[in-house]
Amino acid sequence: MKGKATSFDIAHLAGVSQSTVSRALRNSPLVKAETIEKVQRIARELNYKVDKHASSLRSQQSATLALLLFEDPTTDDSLINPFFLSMLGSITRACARQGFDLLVSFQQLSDDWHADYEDSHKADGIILLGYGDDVDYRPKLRQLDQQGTRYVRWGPQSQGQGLSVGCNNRQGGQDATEHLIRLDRRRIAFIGNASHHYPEFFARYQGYVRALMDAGLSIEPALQHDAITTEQAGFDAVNALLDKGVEFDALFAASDLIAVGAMQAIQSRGLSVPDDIAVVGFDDIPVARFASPPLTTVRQDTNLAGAQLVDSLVRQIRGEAVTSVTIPTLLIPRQSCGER
Amino acid sequence: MKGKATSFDIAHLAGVSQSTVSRALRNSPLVKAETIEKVQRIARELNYKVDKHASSLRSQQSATLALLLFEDPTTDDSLINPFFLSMLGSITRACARQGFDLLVSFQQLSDDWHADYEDSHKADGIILLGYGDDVDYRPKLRQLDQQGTRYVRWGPQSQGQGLSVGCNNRQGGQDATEHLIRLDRRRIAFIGNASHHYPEFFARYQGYVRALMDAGLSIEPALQHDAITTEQAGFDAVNALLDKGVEFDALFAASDLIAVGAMQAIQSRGLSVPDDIAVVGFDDIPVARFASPPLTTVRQDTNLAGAQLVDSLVRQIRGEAVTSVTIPTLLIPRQSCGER
DNA sequence: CTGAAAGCGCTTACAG
DNA sequence: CTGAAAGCGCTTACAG
Repeated sequence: MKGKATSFDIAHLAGVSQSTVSRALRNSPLVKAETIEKVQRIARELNYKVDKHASSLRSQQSATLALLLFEDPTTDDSLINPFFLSMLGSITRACARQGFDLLVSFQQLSDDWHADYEDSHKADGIILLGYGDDVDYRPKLRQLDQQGTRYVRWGPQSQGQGLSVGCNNRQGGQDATEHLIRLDRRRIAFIGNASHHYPEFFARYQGYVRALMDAGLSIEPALQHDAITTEQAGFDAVNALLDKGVEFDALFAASDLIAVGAMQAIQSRGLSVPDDIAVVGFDDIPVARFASPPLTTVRQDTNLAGAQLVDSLVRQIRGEAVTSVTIPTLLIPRQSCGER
Repeated sequence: MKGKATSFDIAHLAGVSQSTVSRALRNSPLVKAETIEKVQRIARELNYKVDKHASSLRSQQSATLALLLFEDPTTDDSLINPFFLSMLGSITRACARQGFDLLVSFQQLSDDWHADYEDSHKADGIILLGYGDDVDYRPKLRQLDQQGTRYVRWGPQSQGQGLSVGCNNRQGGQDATEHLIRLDRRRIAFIGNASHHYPEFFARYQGYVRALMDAGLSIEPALQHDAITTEQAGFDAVNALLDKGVEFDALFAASDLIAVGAMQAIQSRGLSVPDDIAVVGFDDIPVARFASPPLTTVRQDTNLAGAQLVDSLVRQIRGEAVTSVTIPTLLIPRQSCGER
């Protein structure tokens, strides 16, 4: 046998037609059980695999999803947000379970997206996952909508923005803040952008505000400081607050990456976490557990999230009715709040 | 225009044949410049994209690489080694530069690999990246060899094991250990497996031994403790050494993940890094810089590594002669050795 | 339950 | 420089 075997080779060896081979390989109920068995045995012996391009071309579906990971501003190449990478892991597993292959691409939010996966039939749909200014993000989504591209987006639900899967950021923020209040912290800083440019962070901020108000505490604008989701931004934000002489005994960081940088800044000034300043993060990235001290945080269930993203997209591709999904968060207490 | 446009639609609109459209879209020098321009303009207007399956089926190449990430033993889902994830980032970028798509799959080393990317023409070749017992790994490689699959592997060169790209583990281990010796540490532990089951770790261990011998220090078996590449393993290993009463003033961990866990264990016993025990890791994962204290480590250049993996594989696919590559490492001094 | 035939949308000799 | 034609390897009506 020279070159790869084709379904004709199998047909010849099995003494049936090529059509029957094609059916038998996909376990068609139309084919007699023993024929299926014979065909599949021969296919195995020949190490035959259905040609993906031929079958996709004919059936007009690729059984492939594309994952578009983006991040803005450009962080150091190696500093891709670990949260997204956890998601990547769960997404690949979910795809495998559903029999889809996964095409992965990193792009900048600021770039012209090369998202022609569907137009070129490379993928049946796209999963969007990343971090960046929502104002830059929306036009990209609009473009995908216009092209009729099927996609699902990780993020908060919002009207007119297609299908999304996201966690309950507001509730997570509220839980984190209530936890700090319960531990008798009263001057709680929020480190993270809190505007419509970053809807997820903004929702976490709103949860923070809600918790403070419920506890009868005042909202001090001086206690909020912008930060994108990098260690450096957390580090810089805390230093800026301390330099300004802002006093606080706790800090809720909009992401673990920010929290890790924030703890470094606190400790570099000779202050203690949690004695002087208690810290809560958001995400529960792998590092959180091994930070020093281990970081109390709000877990987003990446396994559930990845499975949900894939499931929603696959169902959309199949033409089923799908709606956006919000998944719950879970507070994980560790030592950075002085409790256990 | 209903459905996706085809090259025939463009041909019709441009008043040329479909063959000419096909050539013009790929900037064939056979086609007159103005024809190319006209065809490409119309294609743009129609948002036309070449159908991947049709072109791949016809030309018998998919312009896609597959990345098979594996890890053994199964760690917690979210704890995929950050080093590999950094590599993933650089590999996707390298693929994009070379005009290849990337199919990603996570699998267990212990599983039957579903690595039929090439047989089914999904990919032109495979990049193997992961961590696990080499004794389990080798049969998988042999199988790929038998099938004539084109692949490149991240790891140390070794005869009869196909194409590989890896870093100079031995030199890296030697550099790390010499750094500790230079800082007057004399009782240096090695945390990590040191056998042919883990060739990369073993090479780092050999560098460690070389440095000790060059400095006239003795090699004490009690100072080596096995650990796979997880924080937990590092944590456990250090506790085991301390429990046994082994005395050491420095520690070279075979990976950053091990080092981070080791530092946690040291600190949890009330000891100081670096005052009591200086620590060096290996990899320079993103966390290293934000560990407490920041971790001195041996950097593997993931950008270079990813580019090299892709380049080697693509050249192999093109039928060019390729040989295995070893890339250099770089010692990154931070505070975990008490220097800066 | 099976087979003969059409056709998915390209690329690429071949002929001019 | 361009066009007509074949064919990549499947899936799927259609006919029996």
